[in-house]
Parts: sequence; structure tokens; C-alpha cells
Amino acid sequence: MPEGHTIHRAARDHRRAFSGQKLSVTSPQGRFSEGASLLDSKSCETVEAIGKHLLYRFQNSSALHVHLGLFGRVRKNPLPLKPPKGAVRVRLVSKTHYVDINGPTICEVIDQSGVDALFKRIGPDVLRADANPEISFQKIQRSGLPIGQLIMDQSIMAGIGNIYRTEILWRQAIHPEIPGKAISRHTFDRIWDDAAYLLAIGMKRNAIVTVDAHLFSKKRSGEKYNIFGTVSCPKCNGDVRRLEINKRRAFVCDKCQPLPKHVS
DNA sequence: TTGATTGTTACCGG
DNA sequence: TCCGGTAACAATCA
Repeated sequence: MPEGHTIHRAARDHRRAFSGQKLSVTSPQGRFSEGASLLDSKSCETVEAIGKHLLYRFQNSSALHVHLGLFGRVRKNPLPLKPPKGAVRVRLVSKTHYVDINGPTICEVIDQSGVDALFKRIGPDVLRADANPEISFQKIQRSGLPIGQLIMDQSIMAGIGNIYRTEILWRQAIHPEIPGKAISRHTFDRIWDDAAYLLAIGMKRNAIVTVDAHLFSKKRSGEKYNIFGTVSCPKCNGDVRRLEINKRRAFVCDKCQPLPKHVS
């Protein structure tokens, strides 16, 4: 579930619910009790997303840093409180709502220097207005690694996950195995712009939707992909080939996403 | 019980 | 320094 759009959506939602409020912070499962007690009954100033990282900023520049990993979930509900479902590491409670954070891989309290370090190791985030895509392009241009790997590397550009990777490259007719150094500025811009566009839609719909026909329809339709997890290309009807990039499944239509001949 | 999954980091070796 | 490979960890669901 958690690609960048999920995290940004949660940040926006929780910011509205929690900004300026004193929160009760507990750890129902007891695995985060010291961290929870550091933040308990402090005022939450704002909530922000940096790529797939969530940051709840509290008074005194301390922050709750959360990364959901592959399986983590974050859920907001109106009061009254209900018993925690599953492995709730952190529960944040305001006067009106509560948020449960299930199964994060990172869950820690950090200070301002920790926040600075986080920003330093995460690349420009396609969903943030303050992102500078030039930094991403420079890194891609210097790398011989496949573009399919580079656009999912959060230190190069942040927000894209395994599904968007396949879908964006298909939509832009770019073969995932083209090395970064063979990607032109114009091609990079198409990737960046489509990522920003699709993730913003994902935020609105709370679902990964990458099929034009569904993007333009008003119907709520849940997840809609072009070639991710499929066997035939909706554009040319040819075979979709499954491959692995960094031990993650990826898909390509070799006909619609041609690999240039001079590239091995 | 097994396997798969929208993620990331640490460590080692070439 | 860069890059590939491997393991580890996280929780849930079919």
C-alpha cells in the first residue's frame, strides 16, 4: 500500500486533524513505550511527508519519524477509541480523532539534527513543491544502472514505488533497462512530470490509478493499472514480459517500450 | 502453514 | 567508490 501518495495523503489528513493540538501518545503493543512517553501530551505542530517518510513535528523540535515499509498501515478514525487491531506500535489521540500506526519498519523520536539528516539522505520528492528535479537528473545522468532501478531509488528521487515504476515507464514508452546515462533531459522530464501527475491523483483517489480512461472518469474505481501484473499490453495486444529489478517484479512491453539498439 | 506483497538497510566481496 | 548479491525485518491475507 504505501507508495509516496499514501504517505502524503496521510500527512495532509493528519495535519488537518492534529495541528496545534496536544496529543496523547501511547504504544498499545508496548514496543515503543519510551518514545511514546517522550511525546505524550506535547503539542503537535505539523505533520509532513518526505517521500515515503512521515514526520509528526512536536514542540521543542522533536519529531515522531515513521516509515511504513512494505506492510505498515496508518489509519485515522473519529473518537470514540476502539481496541487496537493488530500490531499498533503508536496511537496518537486528539480531542476528536485517533491515528493508529501498524507495523512500521521505522518508528522513532528524532531531534532537529535527525530531521536534517533525513532530508539529506532523501532525494527530491515528486509530490513536494520545494523539490528540485535537477538534482535527480544529475544523479541519473551519472549512473550506468537501469532507469527502472534509479527512479525507485529514494535517494535519487522520492515517492515512486514498485507499481508506479512499471506504470510510468510504460506510459512514457521508456524501457526499464535503459541505463541512466542514456536518458535525455527531455525523457527525464517526462518521467518526473508523469510521476508528479499520477501520484497527485493517487493522493486524491486514495488508490493507484494509471489508466487514462479511468483518470478522466469520475467514477471511483479502486486500483487500475495498464501492465503491472498483466500478461498482455493494452496498447498493442503484444506480450508483457515479466522481469526482476532489485528482487522486485517489474513488467515491460518490449514493443511499446523499445530498447535502443546501441544499448546492450 | 506457506507464500506473496505498493520497502529499506546492513554487510560483504569484487 | 561503485555495484551486485544476500539476508534481515516488518504485518497481513488468501
